[in-house]
Amino acid sequence: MTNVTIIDIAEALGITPSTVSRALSGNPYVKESTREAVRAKARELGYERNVHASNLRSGKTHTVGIIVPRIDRQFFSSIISAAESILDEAGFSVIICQSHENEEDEISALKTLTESRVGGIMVSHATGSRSGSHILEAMNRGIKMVQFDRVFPGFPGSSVTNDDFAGAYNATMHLIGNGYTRIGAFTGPLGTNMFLNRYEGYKAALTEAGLPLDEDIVFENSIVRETGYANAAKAVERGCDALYSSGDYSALGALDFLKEKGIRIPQDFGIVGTANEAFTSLISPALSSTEQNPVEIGKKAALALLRLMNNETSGENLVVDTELIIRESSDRKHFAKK
Amino acid sequence: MTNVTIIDIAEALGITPSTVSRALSGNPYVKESTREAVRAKARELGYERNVHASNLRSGKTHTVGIIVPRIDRQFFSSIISAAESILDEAGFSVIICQSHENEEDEISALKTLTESRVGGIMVSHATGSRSGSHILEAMNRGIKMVQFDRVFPGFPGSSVTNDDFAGAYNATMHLIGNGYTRIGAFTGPLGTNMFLNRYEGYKAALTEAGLPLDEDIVFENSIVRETGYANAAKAVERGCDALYSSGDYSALGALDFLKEKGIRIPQDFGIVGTANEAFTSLISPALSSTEQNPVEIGKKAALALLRLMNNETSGENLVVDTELIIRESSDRKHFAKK
DNA sequence: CTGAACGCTACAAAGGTTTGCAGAACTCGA
DNA sequence: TCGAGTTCTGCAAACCTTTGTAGCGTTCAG
Repeated sequence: MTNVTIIDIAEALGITPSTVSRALSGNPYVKESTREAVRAKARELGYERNVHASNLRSGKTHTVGIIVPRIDRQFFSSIISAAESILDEAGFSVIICQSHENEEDEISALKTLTESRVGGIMVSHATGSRSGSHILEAMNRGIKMVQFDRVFPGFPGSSVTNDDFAGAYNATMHLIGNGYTRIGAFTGPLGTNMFLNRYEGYKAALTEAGLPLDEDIVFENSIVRETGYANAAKAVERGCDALYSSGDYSALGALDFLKEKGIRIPQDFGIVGTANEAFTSLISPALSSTEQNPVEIGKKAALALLRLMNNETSGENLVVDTELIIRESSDRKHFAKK
Repeated sequence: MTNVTIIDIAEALGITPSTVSRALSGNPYVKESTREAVRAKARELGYERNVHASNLRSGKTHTVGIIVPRIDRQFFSSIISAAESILDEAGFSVIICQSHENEEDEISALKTLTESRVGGIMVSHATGSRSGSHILEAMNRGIKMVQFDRVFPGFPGSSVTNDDFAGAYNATMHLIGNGYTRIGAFTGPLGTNMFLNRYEGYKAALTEAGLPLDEDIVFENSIVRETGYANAAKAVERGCDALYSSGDYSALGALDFLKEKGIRIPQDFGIVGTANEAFTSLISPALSSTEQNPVEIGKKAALALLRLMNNETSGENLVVDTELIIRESSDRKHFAKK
């Protein structure tokens, strides 16, 4: 381990540690020749700033934290990757914690980060975290926070979310525009804001197009492949000719069922998923989906956090647009001729 | 911000900070009643240990770093996720850095981490990092390091890798066992150890089965979908009836070509990929592949790092087994009847 | 030539915790 | 009751950097 300190540099140069500190930190009140000498000596001795001493004295830290349910989901890892690049650029290290979708781990992650005296935190809360009181409490203690994707509305600090309503609205409208008339919906738990907003978008599109809303063909908690398969069967039985799905995996399950039954896609049945998972473009028929732009979310959230830490804002609510990616599974106009 | 210190607790209780420190850190030389009183007061006052002061004084840190090329690749994010869980359990926070596959970023990541005085580092080096001299230099300065997946052989410290040779050997043998006789290979750049080992495994299987090695049907740098497509055309032209691919994306490209030409899979042509990407089980025909067990790698690497930091070892080289996942694309025995 | 202004550096304190050492309080056997 | 041994706590230094203040030497206007 290196143990070179600014004191060593100071002694070697016959000056004091304070001058060395100022020289290295870019303080303008230091002669250029001195600064150069200090830099040279620091390099020669292999000096490495002790961030802990620095943080202790200055009370500031060059670290921020990110809390996500799981790192190994493509959506979150893309967000983290984008955010990390920006934060790194701004001189911040990033500590990453997983809540594993449960509140207990989220609370302990929060504790870890506040103990580390991070300058700010980006958080997308666990589904197991119902009230978010621990997050609110941390905010009230003055910790700079940006919520992203999964957000407790009305909290202080900043937030970055998708326009889930518009995403679902556009997807549904796209199905309507392709001539489907009885469009069912797969949703996630409607207690979660995000899923509720998507459901509202779906309803709004139906209403606007003058189509009836039939609760019989709305399937809550259809977010995995298996439930998608099972509910697709019910949807077909109940006369649907299309499905809007709040997730890609349940849409995939629906495709499994439809292909098995020999129902032609998109001629006889249309389907649009949500999230634009990597596999959607690789399967056959390729699945239409709503791109969530995680990279954009990550960037915006990181920049929002930087603004928050610089006191350039006291809180802002940002929205990232979704983008409808039309593929074979719903593009009747193009693929019907096949 | 809370600013409660152990001094505040000490004053409130009429004892000294040293006792408070000992009480909180679990030092056995402190009366149980005192410890309880300290804990209660700490909770009451909302005390939070200042890790920077602690690290500064003790010279130890409860942080480790992980450097990967990119966080947003499923393989790496799975490794990180698994490692993070174990390290968190052991009381370590994890700082994550991306090298973006270039040496410069890797060096600066290394600097960030050593400046933060992390207790140890897990690293999978960038392709742009040819010699790894910066890594070696850090190791020689006494920093505990575990290399994983992409490893510079012969370095001190520990390493965790896949048995790439065996993975490729098994995959090729599986093709041979299914009656394919002219098996081509897609490889990555052979300057990278991992790809070289896979190529060696492929060759060993051919040799053992008494099949000739024909360099005409070995395609280096076939790792993306496009090159897979192009080289599959050449492979077919040169009489191949099967392909072993060092990656799934190039195998996917090959499937694109084969399907387009109406070549039946697996009856007329067999193919096995590598990495077992999520899409492999979702496409049609489902792609056989070699599972790399990233979760296992992450766990092993984390545990190896903990051992290294506890001086329970001075370095060990661990190997994680791969697992051949047989799917439609190569399972002629089962699917030929279709 | 004097005094003010300026550029630069030294001094010293502070930030919160840990830890070796010394010493106080207590226990217990003789 | 005394003394030896234990158990617990206090004292003070140390970890390394940052930063407010003071002071030095120089420059320059008047």
